[in-house]
Amino acid sequence: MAAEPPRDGADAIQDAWRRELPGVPVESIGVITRIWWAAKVFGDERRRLLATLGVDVATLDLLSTLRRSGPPYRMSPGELADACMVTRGAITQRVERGVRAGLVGRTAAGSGYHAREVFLTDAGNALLDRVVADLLVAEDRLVGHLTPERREQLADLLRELLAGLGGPHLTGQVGD
Amino acid sequence: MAAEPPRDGADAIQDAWRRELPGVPVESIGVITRIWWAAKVFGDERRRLLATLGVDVATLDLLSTLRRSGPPYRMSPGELADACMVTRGAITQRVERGVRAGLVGRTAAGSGYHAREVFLTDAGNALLDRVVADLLVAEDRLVGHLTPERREQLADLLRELLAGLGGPHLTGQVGD
DNA sequence: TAAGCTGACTTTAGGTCTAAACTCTGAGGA
DNA sequence: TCCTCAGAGTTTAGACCTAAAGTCAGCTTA
Repeated sequence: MAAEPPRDGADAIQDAWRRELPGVPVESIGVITRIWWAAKVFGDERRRLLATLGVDVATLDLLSTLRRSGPPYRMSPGELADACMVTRGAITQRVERGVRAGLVGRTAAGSGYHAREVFLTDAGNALLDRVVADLLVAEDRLVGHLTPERREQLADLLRELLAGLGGPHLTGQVGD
Repeated sequence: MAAEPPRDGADAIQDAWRRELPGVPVESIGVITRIWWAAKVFGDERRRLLATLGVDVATLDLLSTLRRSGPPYRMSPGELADACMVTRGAITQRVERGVRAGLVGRTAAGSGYHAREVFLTDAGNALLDRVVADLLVAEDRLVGHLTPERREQLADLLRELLAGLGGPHLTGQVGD
């Protein structure tokens, strides 16, 4: 048997709740708290990097989703809300900011709220070309300390976890 | 060899970027995007459950951190910021909300900004006793579809990931 | 012993999100 | 034809955060 891995903050939190509230099941902390922390680290890093490149995370998510959707690179607000996993109201606000920044356009087609579509402008596409490669390279470095086997094990376990959690990830069609 | 796991949304995103930006390294998506999504699902669930119990996530994080710290159950704003991994400004606001709700108190000791301490009131402790057990039971169910072995594998890989990312998790002393 | 630095905390401005209320169009029934 | 409703999008109120600027007491140093 290999040596036990060194204890970390999540182990300490488990112990603390065992002490303060004996009898409650604390095992989920080992997974959920660590996922929470990892997401925070990745999110903070991404926010900092993007700030130096002049974009914010929410806007890049919007532009990326449009770009990943492939031709004709147009989506309705509702489709965007599903793909980005935020509320429609959040999409309205993201699009509004994107329009102000000249990164996306909005067809006011159909005299109402129906059949509206959002699309990338040339500036939006240029920003993606400029930023996404840098971002993916930086994030590749962030997980670079894991061996490829470990990374794949982790990815597989996370896929299994998400499959069991339900939600839009199941479709295999997010952003597509 | 076992069959390949069914493809999910993260696989689709990898494919899409391979198509749109050939040559960029997309492997990190398999880990980072899935962690991001899992954190969002856990966070949304927690927010919904806590809303039905009359608390918000940030306030519960504050109270929990104080409770987990053990006797004498008092921490300075700076210690809270480190343990909760948010800025000091955020702690000021959390404590202010907590004081308004009667859940924590603040010693104005030392005529200045120094040597201030935050502590749980009886109402704060009662709220923790009422809420935390329910929350942990619910989150235990959320990850219940993974076998105990899978959960442990996942927890170990996440601990390794976090250890390599650096940050406060390394100390093993978060909230303690 | 008084000026100035330092570290800790608070305040403020701005950005982002959710949930719920609101607006608007088109379709279907009477 | 008119009413009503369902669906899609927008608006608004409120929560929460960060980053940067502001405040304050105690130490340092001459």
